[in-house]
Amino acid sequence: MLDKSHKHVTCSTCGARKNSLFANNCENEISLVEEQKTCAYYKKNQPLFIESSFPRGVFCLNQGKVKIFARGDEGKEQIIHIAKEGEIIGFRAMFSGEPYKVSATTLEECNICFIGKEDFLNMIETNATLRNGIMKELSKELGDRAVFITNMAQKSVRERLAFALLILGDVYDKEEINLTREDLANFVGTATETLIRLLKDFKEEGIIEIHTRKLEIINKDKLMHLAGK
Amino acid sequence: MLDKSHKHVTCSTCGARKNSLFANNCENEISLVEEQKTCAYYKKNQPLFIESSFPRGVFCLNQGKVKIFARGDEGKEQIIHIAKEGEIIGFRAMFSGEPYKVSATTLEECNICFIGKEDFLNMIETNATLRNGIMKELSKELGDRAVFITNMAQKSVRERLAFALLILGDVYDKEEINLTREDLANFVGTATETLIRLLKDFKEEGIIEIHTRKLEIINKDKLMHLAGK
DNA sequence: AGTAAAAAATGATATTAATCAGCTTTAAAA
DNA sequence: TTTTAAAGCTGATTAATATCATTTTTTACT
Repeated sequence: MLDKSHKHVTCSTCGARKNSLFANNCENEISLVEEQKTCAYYKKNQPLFIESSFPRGVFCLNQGKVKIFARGDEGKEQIIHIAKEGEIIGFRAMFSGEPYKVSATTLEECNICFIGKEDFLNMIETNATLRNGIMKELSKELGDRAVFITNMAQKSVRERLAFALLILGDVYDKEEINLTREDLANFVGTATETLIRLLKDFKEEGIIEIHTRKLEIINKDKLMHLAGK
Repeated sequence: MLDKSHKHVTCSTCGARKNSLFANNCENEISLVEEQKTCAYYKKNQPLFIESSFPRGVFCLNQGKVKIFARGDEGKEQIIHIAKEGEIIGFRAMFSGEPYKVSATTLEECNICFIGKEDFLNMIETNATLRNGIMKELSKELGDRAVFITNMAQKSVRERLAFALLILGDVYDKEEINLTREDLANFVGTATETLIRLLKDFKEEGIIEIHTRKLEIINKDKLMHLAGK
């Protein structure tokens, strides 16, 4: 269990920073962030921000996983992305001038730092390395989403599940994939019942192992083949 | 019919510029663009760039429409966006360091200017207004795509068609929507036959009029209601 | 204008995946 | 540790949409 004392996470020793957009910033930039940010412990299922509200800053995920999702007209969640340690969350709406188009909620206990809008935008304006990193990230995500849309439009649920499991395999890295069936269905874009049936198929085909709610990928090659890559 | 003489389009008098990211640039910036760009006439169905190749610069659409699309595993197109006069095309891959994830092809005769990578990146580096415009645009599109994904995952084909027609209504503005049934199907993410049947339904319900291949929106309110907004 | 090719349209059928209802297991709380 | 709620699972049925085969219409070309 994580430390719940809201204690300050130190950027200069932050393990998550190596995967972060802040990775290549020089020491005096980091000490600036250090001064400006606040840190907080989040419980499981706690929102960072919700769709259609206006952003007040960005979140830097030090520990844990966060789901980024939009809601359809009937309120059903569509998970767009699952963020892991080191990721900066919510910077899109910082530039667009629009309210959030997605919501962010913790999937487990998290330690998350917060940098106010003003401070963040100043950093972007003055630090070209950070800015280029952000622009690169925006661009990469935009490309990923073109692929996501195409998958949604053209692949079967079975293929999309394979694709989703590959992505989640990376996100959860050495850990087992740990999502509710509903969240997984909302990532794949299908009904929970359909998802459950397909997981069973994958298990019988020796592709995954199911440890109650946690999933382990056994045969990645077969998944890649199924996903069509 | 457009002028096919490849003649230079003058930025300072370019009508498309008012909708453009270059709209708010001061005159000496514009004269810089003027020097650095080249202009060309494109026939219908001519590619600007294709998926998985590396970008050499950005395209500025002076006249005409261009479809931006990805290909699924079986080669089927998924149209992500339809660009109109004034839009800058292909700047995403300029920052991501990746090859194009989408292709761009003219839908009709076009006049298109081209700015080399080097020149464009220099402008971004030195001109904060332009840069902020680009960042805003990247961010907006990223938000739009979250909605697109959610629509794909949760809406019926009928609802998605309504949504698509609303978007196309804006793109084609006062003109009638002018796409092949196949392109429209590839935008909505459905089979061509299904699309044709739905268009017929919409026509019978008095929502659109069909003038052979061109479509006219008669009842926008009904479309908005159908699209669920 | 006449012909060929491409696009649009229609009908029949097959398939996928959603929905609905009920049941079981797991996790959380009293 | 018992109870309750949430999550996971199963089966039956329905609905939506894709696919396939064919015909008609439109467009482009000689």
